Parts: sequence; C-alpha cells; structure tokens
Amino acid sequence: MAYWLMKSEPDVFGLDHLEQMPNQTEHWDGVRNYQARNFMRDGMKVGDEILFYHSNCKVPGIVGIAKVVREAYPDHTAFDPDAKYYDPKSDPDKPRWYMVDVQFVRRLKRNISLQELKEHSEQLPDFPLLRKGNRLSVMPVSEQAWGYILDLE
DNA sequence: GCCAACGTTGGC
DNA sequence: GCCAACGTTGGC
Repeated sequence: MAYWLMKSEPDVFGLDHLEQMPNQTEHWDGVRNYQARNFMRDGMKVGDEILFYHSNCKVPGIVGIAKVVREAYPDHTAFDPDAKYYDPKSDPDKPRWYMVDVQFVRRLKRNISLQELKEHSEQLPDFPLLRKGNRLSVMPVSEQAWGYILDLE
C-alpha cells in the first residue's frame, strides 16, 4: 500500500465537503498538472491512504485522512466547455487528464499545520510538501513520513 | 493583496 | 531547442 498527500482549498472543496458527499466519496477532478496526474494515474491503487491537506486558507495544514476507492479514469470535466478546468486539448478518445475517487476516512484529532510540519523538516527529509516552491497538488508520502506525521497527531 | 516560484506557451 | 512572456499556485 502507498501513501499520498492531496491538496484542496477548503473554500472550494474541503474535508467537510468530502464527509458530506454521498458515500462520503467524490471524484478528484481538476488536476491539470502532469506530474500530479502521473501520480494519480500510475501510482494510486485502491486502498492507498491520503493525507488531506487544506491549502490557500488561514491555517494551511493536514486536517484528515481519505483513501482511494477507484483507480484512475478519464477526467470528463476536461471535455466540458462550461467546466472550470475545461481543456480543449483533451478529447475522449485520447484523454489527457485523469481522476480518482477518494473516500473520507477520518478527521485528525487535531490539525497539523504547515508551520508545525516545517518545525519537523529534519525528520521529514523526503516530504515534498516542505520543499521550497513546491506546487504539486498530489504527491507521494513515504511510509516513514506517514508514520512520523501521524505520530504528531 | 503581494509576490516568489514554478509550469506552460509560443515565437524564433 | 531556447527563452521571454505569461498564468497559476499558495504562503504570508
């Protein structure tokens, strides 16, 4: 089993939204970055666990855990001219973008802020979130980092 | 709202 | 293939 981190803006779609979806499940559409797509399409398997990260908000940080319940399939919102992340270069015969389905698992007992994570950067040498200028919205989390972070909880 | 960092685009 | 211009991300 592998571990991941996914970023989301709580004002747009946060952990609360995921928890309130039918089956507490939603498709993770809108990823329009090749590296992030490759992680989703080539890496994510059913059962993989995800750190749910809130970005672009007052206190950015990890707030909960989700899991992969459906492996990558074409992101149909890319075909829809009215969709926010419409991409005319993606066509149904040769989709450029993919999404997975994720399901709410649990909220953390307390949020672990980006600031706090930075204080542990020496113990998280391979954690991409802490790398300068990182903008990936989907990234792998090592088993070591996963364990270390959840021990902070 | 600012701006650094980064990815993408497109002219050449 | 280079690189300047531009758009986006996301912390602050």
